[in-house]
Amino acid sequence: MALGKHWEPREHEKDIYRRWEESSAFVADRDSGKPPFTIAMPPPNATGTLHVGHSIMLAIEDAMIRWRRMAGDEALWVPGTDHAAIATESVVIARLQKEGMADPRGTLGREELVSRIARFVEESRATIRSQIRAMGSSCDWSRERYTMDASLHRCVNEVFARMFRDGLIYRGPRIVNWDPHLQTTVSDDEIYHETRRAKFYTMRYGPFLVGTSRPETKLGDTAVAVHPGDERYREHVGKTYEIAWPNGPTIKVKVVADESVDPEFGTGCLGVTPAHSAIDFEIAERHGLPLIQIIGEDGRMTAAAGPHYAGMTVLECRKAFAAELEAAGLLAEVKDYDQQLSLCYRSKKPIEPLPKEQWFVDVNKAAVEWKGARRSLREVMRDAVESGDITILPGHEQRKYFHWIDNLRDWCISRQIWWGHRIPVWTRGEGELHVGHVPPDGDGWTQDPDTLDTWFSSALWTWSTLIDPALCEDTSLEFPELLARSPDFQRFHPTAVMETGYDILFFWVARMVLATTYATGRIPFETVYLHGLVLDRDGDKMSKSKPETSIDPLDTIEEYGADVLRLSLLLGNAPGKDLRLSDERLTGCKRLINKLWNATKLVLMTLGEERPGGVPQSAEHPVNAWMLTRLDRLVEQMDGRLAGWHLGDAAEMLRSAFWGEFCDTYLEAIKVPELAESPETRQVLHHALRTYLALFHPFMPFVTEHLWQEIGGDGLLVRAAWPTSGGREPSAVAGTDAVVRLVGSIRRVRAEQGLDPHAAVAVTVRARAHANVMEASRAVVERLVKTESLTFVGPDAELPGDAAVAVDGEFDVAVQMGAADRAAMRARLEKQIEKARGQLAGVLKRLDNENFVTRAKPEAVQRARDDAASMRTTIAAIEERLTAL
RNA sequence: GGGCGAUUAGCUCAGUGGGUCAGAGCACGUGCCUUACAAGCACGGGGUCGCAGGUUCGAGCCCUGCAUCGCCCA
Repeated sequence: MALGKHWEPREHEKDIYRRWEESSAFVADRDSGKPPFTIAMPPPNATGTLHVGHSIMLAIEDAMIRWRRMAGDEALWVPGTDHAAIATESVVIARLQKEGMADPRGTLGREELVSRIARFVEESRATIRSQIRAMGSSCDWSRERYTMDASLHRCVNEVFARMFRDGLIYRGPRIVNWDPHLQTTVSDDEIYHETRRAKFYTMRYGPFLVGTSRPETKLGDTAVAVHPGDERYREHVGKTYEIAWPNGPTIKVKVVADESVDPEFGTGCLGVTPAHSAIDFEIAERHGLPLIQIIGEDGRMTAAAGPHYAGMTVLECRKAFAAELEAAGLLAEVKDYDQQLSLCYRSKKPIEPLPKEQWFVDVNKAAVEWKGARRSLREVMRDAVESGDITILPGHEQRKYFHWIDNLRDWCISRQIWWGHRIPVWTRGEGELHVGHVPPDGDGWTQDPDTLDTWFSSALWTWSTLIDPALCEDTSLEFPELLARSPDFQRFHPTAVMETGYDILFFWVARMVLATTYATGRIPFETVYLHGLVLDRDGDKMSKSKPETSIDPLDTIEEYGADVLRLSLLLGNAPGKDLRLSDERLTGCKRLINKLWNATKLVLMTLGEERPGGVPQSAEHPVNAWMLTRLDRLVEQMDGRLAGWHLGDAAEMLRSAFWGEFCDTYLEAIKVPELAESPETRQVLHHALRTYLALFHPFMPFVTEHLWQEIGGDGLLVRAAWPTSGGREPSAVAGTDAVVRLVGSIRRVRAEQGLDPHAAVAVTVRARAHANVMEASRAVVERLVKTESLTFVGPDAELPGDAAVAVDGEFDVAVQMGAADRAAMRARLEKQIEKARGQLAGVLKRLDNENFVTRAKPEAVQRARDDAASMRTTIAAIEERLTAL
């Protein structure tokens, strides 16, 4: 079957993927003796479709998995999807509202809404599956999981119950980030800040002047705080004042001294509103102050704000109250300032801090057995990385991780939404409480209405996916037995690499460390590989508001094929590096695939029907020996780069070697008929191409698999063995390196002399080394450079007089022509000698330095001496030429 | 305010343990439709490595300060 003009991804990708799946190429064998290599795929949110951020994740992980699979590991890549509680629920609610249902929660009720969301999720999951396939991802579909699967639900409940038993989960009032719009709490990580122009009010407040941007909250103040060292207010500390707000309640405020107050800010006194500010809540806790809730969950003022204000929205109340203050002469000053407003990530609406009963994970209680001691979750999280059990790439993310841990607070895990794992706590009457993975026996129990933070279930992902679902159905089994008796968990956990974006290091990666060390006593993964953001060509985040620079992976696959998309995300990329993706970049990758395609075409034309196969152990012809040696070196270098997860470097190295060494040099050289026809060449050629296809496979699986079939590879490339180096010494082919340089020298002279490109020239080579190899490669040189004659002369021979000459450390070459352009030649030689002299001077300066010779490493000194010697040779040769001119 | 980065060719970026480290791709210039590929080939121009000090025999590389830009957290 002849290859067409171009690679047509659309015609082949789906078929190839089907063949892989049908051959079970991605299914990990639990019973093989191979070392395990596991990646838990970060589960995409079941909210719709994949974006380019998922593509980079899939491209990197698939490259890792394919490499390790070929290299002989039992590679397991577990795919799945996340129920993404808040994200999914808000998407579905927004859809329903768009269809005209004003209040979906109220209209449908919990059960119906949840079932509608579940249906939506099923559709999303189907879409996502097909998109993951379209990327060529070699994940094990037989082990696909979903964060709401029964077995994963069991794990969630087990971990909750065990943490509760260990006193690591508690319930308590806290100021939570309440989103009145979504009617739920959101975590600290799910809010962002925006600077907005707002008013800053300074009001008369008993004997004080107090500044605030939210005067309405002063209706619920219970204290005034000042800095302990602030002389101005010393006499007031400890006293209690009654303040009657115009048209509002009379509040009692105690004056407290607290270190957290900045005496320089405003008037130095802070009105403390414990119910509506996290900072004030902490002050109140320290001083035992009461708490008055004046803002409700609906974002309106409560009865506690007094009948005049009750029912107003916060903003209405602010306006009304400010007006009352002004009228009463209590408003001292109003000025503009930049307010830091907290907004919800999802709804983009302002957050209202409110006090609520919430479930928390205590990160400071020493209740975890870890390395023979009782530690807190925080300490274990720190140790897992500090001890080197887990490595985070890039390294600087590790420092961010420690900093985050140092500032870690208890983790609020309850959410007031319906979609998600419901909190496994049941109550009955007064004081009866049941916490467990199954509901309690008997009637009259009520389950906690809240659901768990999505990250709580995601935190278990590396192992909850490996727990045997059948075992989980047996509710009598204890949790440790589930772990001990789940074969996949025993075989494939801890996972090798957690590959995800650096933007979720804290949200997710850190919480996996927390939950997994607690639940299994083991780390979840050995290496964390954090990729960067995919940006548009201008270096901005891709967004729907900039469609002209945004890249949709599905469109890209349609237009260029999955291999091009993958390459563009991998080539030259490194952990933590943001990557600019553009059409230019995609085009560059397309060219590489085209090059591979055409090189294969040429190999097939050369081989005809023949498929020599086998791995050549040695080669007689210098060019073939050179090719084999270059392949060895490439494989060694790539293995080194891949071992450190420098995928981008490895791909770059491969591209450069394939294009430069194989295509531009070897394939051109063996166009010499006697070489092309030799059995040795044909075997080396076939072997080399198969090696490149195998090396390229993890980065561009589709086209390589297709070509592998065309050139008679054994079986499917996806399951082929990773190439190994024959360990040939580079020095053995130094002669061929000189031949390659000889070709370059002649070409440079031709270009510089402005010779007719079609003219054949007479070339004389005076070799100082490798004369035999050069002569043996005569036909190759003649093929690569149009020559009329090619003459080799001894090292002491004279070069023809009227010729343009180029000088190399190991040879001189004279290109004869009618009338040489001596000026051009002199210019080139002078430039060359100037550079060589400069370098020699540098080396000599070092060698003349007593300190260098005595203190530097002996290898460095020896290398400098060798360099000096070879530079001298070159310089002498150039000088000779310049004199002859 | 705290933390983490970045600054190398016109652009996007590599530069591993200080000693041929000043590189690649794209772009640019010149010349080639050489029977795999013009989505190509050959050759070439181009950088005081942000600034200032310091350590060292020797510094894009290590240290300090400064400048500019970015991200995260409060």
